[in-house]
Amino acid sequence: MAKQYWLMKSEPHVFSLEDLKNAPNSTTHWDGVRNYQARNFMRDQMKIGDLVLYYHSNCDEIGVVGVAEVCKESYPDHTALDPDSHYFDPKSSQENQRWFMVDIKWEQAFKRTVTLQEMKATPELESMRVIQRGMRLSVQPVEKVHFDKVVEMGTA
DNA sequence: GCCAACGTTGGC
DNA sequence: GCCAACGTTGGC
Repeated sequence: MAKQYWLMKSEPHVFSLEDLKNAPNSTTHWDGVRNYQARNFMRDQMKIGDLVLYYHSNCDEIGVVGVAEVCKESYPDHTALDPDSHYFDPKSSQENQRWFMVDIKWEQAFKRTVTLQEMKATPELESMRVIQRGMRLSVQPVEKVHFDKVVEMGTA
């Protein structure tokens, strides 16, 4: 299958791109997703080698800050089974796993943040999901042309 | 901190 | 299966 492109949101005060870079092997498991659409993308479609726009939300400088790569395909999100976890879901169980995650690896940090504002103002990105009003999905597919454009803006 | 938009839950 | 109530997301 051809390489696919994604956008994943993270609150930088929880886990920033910098945190990803500094993690062991610059890799982390993307736990805590509790939305079915986002889960389905991770569980059913994400493949090793797919590239991810890393997006910072809920912060001073909102936007895409760099790129990560999918390095492990989906497997159960263990935090759903941990009663002490913020992400615990009593309806998930060992036998009937409800939530899944992938691993991603740091790939590059942009020279500068490609802000949401800027993306909204870029005609080529007009149909990008992330800039649509009320778009809350934290894992979403991105078209290659949009991916390339955002990378170009961030690295120019 | 506010609040609009959205997703989920649960009573009926 | 509808829909009101509630909780969450996330830009501002």
